[in-house]
Amino acid sequence: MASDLIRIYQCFCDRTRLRILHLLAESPLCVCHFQDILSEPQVKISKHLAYLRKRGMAVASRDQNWMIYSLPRKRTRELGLNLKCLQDCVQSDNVFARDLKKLTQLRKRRCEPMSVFAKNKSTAKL
Amino acid sequence: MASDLIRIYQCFCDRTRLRILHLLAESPLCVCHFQDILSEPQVKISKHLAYLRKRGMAVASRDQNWMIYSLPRKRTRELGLNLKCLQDCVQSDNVFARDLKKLTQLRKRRCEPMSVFAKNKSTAKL
DNA sequence: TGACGATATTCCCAAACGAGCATATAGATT
DNA sequence: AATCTATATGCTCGTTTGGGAATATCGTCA
Repeated sequence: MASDLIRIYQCFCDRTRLRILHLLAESPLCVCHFQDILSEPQVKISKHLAYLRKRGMAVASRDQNWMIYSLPRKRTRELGLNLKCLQDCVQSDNVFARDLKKLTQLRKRRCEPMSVFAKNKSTAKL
Repeated sequence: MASDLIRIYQCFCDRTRLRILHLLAESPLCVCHFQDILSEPQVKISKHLAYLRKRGMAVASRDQNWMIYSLPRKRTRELGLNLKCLQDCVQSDNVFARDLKKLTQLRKRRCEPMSVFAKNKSTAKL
């Protein structure tokens, strides 16, 4: 349906959310990871995550004190296509490249919560 | 740049604009064509076209009393990819399919201004 | 020049958005 | 129970958005 598509683009049309989604396409992450990688205040991250959750673009689960966010397991065709397109578009962009690099560093530093990085947890294929 | 991408998604995130862009990917069109196909009031169409123009997602040229809108000749990589993605996403959707059908009918009826439909004018390949 | 047709713009309104501050919640730890 | 840590929510503010009514613009044609 058209409204699904609109909802996708609404989620995509803010810089912070786009960075969040780009990272989620790589791995589930918790709020503190986003704060760290994006260098944005907790409220901002948390609100945008709520926005995404509300529109079915992200799901949350708790691990002790942490909230782990990931992309929904089942994705509509449109969402899949657009996430793929986002990956393509983003290839040449500094901001997104830096985010990814930071994510890798987080992984290496084995920063808590590590559970998030457990092998192929959910976001394997796009 | 990231902001280009954001701008694209901002243009994509409204139903009316999405329908307009979808049609523009098929052919340059004038305001009255959009009014006819989308069955939306002139102000609404005109405003959304202004929105798109302002953000470089559409260009306008005059043909007598008519304003002909088309996608920009030179498109960034991101815009190209996203327009392509839109085409893919839209395949199964009734609204967009109906719009296309209406466009075809307009062409057949040779409704004015026909200049718009002159062979391969600008939007040949996506 | 004056009327007309196609489109754009101005003004107005209600709703949504994005941001930040302060505060609330909820699980973990002592 | 008190505290700590991670996250969410309410409130407020300025801005943007989407829509409609009325009016302005601009090229055409009589």
